[in-house]
Amino acid sequence: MATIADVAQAAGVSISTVSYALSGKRSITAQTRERVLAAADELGYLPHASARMLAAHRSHIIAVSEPVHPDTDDAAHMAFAMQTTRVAREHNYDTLLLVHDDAFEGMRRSAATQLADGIVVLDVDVDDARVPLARKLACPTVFVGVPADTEGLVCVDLDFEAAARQAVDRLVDAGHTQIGLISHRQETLTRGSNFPLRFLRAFLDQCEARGVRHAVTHPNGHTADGSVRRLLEQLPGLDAIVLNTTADVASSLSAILATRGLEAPRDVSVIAAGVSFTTARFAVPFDTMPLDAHASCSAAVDLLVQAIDGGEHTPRIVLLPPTYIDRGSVIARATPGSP
Amino acid sequence: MATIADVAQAAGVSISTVSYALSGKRSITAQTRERVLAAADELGYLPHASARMLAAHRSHIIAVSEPVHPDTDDAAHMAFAMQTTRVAREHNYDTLLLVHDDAFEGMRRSAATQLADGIVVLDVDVDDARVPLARKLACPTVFVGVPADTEGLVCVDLDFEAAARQAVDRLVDAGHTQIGLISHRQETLTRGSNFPLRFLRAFLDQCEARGVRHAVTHPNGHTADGSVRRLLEQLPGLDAIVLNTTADVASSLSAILATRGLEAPRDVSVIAAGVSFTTARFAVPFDTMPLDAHASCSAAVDLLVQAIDGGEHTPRIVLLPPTYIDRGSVIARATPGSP
DNA sequence: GCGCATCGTCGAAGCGCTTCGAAAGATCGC
DNA sequence: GCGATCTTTCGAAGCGCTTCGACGATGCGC
Repeated sequence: MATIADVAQAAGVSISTVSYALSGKRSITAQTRERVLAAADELGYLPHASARMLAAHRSHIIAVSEPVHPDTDDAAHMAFAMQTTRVAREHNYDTLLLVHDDAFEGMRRSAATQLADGIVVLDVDVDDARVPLARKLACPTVFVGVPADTEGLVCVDLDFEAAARQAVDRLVDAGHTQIGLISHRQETLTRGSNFPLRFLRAFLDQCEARGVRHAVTHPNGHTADGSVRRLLEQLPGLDAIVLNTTADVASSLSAILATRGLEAPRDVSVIAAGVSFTTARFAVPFDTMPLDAHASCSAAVDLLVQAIDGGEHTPRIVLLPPTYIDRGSVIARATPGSP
Repeated sequence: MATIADVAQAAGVSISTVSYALSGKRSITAQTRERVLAAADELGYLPHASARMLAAHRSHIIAVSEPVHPDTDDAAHMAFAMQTTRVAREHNYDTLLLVHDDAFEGMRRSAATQLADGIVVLDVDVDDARVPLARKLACPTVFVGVPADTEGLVCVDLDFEAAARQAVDRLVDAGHTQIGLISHRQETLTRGSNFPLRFLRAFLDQCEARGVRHAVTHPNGHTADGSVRRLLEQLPGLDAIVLNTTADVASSLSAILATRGLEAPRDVSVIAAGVSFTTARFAVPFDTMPLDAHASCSAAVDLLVQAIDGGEHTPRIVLLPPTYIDRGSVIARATPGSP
């Protein structure tokens, strides 16, 4: 509990000299700085957080707004909150966690009391109540996810459209002719989670553009059971599946296919795209274009810190290009008509 | 950005009167209080967080130390961090999230700078580095989990020993004679996560005490495959399984049993005890004594807030009694010798 | 040798709030 | 009616830090 005054006394200099020696905001002779640093070290001095905040008009705290919806995938969201925290620390910021109802109210509170210097908004809905809130807060805010109306916002996200297009292209180029998409559960789309919709639309568009037969299904429960059945009804010659769904549905796919005598990738090629789990430990590890929490949060925090420190905070949408991880679950098919 | 001075001026009173009117720490005439409240409301006044912290010597922030081990179950840990945050809000505290390496270093930092009023330590190892750290920090700290050396600590946890005893009793009372325990993976125990070990010991003791045949196994991968095989080698007449393991292993159990012509509960009764996932959506929903994040975190935050506000912080271990949720996965067996 | 810029350090003013002591006003007993 | 006692409100002193302006000391050119 040493104060700056203790350090000043121990080093035989004034309080302001200690402050400048530690912050480096004015030049100090090497000799004096040494004395100050030694004294600070000796006393185990660390500046009192709130005193520093009050004087410097900066808290070095970032609020993380993370509502938890009933159909939320806890593990995925943990990853985002954690990565945000981790990256924030690299910029010397701490993170305040705002969950459930407080994800909204806490934004207002931490901005109005100036507890937070900036806000990272996670788990963004198409029509998110935090969008208008952020607009009037006068506190730098970055959205991880893209809502419907992005007017005046800074948003970061995986380029889901590109991922969908890339998945379709990859399969068509490998000679597949009937592609099924297992999307998220209907509730998730109804609630308005933004990316499943963006992915779905781009998938449909690209299938049209490439002139390939396709079908889309939404799982009912926590396995791919019904989804596979419905896809096969619509596409009896199904030879490829794109997964943009939850971990439990995806992990059940191989077993479900097996019950119908199908095997991936022998009979059906599979790509998981825009998903936040790893397929590495699945019975059949699927090719993946991951929704990488670290990449998204890292970009978000970078933008936010820049806005706080630099004042550079012009509205923009940053879409991160997908990365394709090849695990061998897509194989070439003979095109009908070729030998 | 209204300050207390603005409110004072608007209400035509002094700054200190506003402070007392809002905090209620001295009596104020109803009439003046009304005027002050009206003015505060009108101006949308919220006290500046760091100014309040500095003057009141209290941050109203609780640090949550959550290291993330490689074998950590993300969803489970998310639940603990979230529940801590949620309960803390009910006490009007915000939470600072400290993850990875910063779970340790951040404790020191947030205590030394007085950023946090108290600390909740999650994911506690038997031999946790944060134990000696907490001892010398002079900042109220509550552990959710019980390390080996609890000298001077306040700890909260599910009573795993009681859960293990209760599981064994329930099975023995229902006439089971050969009980297998599927524990956590060996790495988890080696790393020193504390509760699997406590559960395991109590299980063994209670089986001895009740004179029932038993065996223990640790899964290798993410299914119950090898575990079931090993249990059946040791106990060919296996008629009950206790699960104190991870979600993926537990959820695979029914399918694995099926490959051996076994069905729960017809052939094998099953109890999941001290687990943080729900078995409600399993193919066969198992009886459960849950490790309830809300219960643990709620108790922990209560103790912490009491320590911060009241000064009451005597070392103690609080073990929460397990709750038995009956889902019909334990059925009575005819005792050998009875008709 | 004198004025002028430069460098390193210091003092003091705040940041916005809480809280203590005291002043002013109201109430009461005798 | 006057001192004693409460009650309600105010003023001012911090909390520990950052930062601005200023001051003495040094170095430079002429």
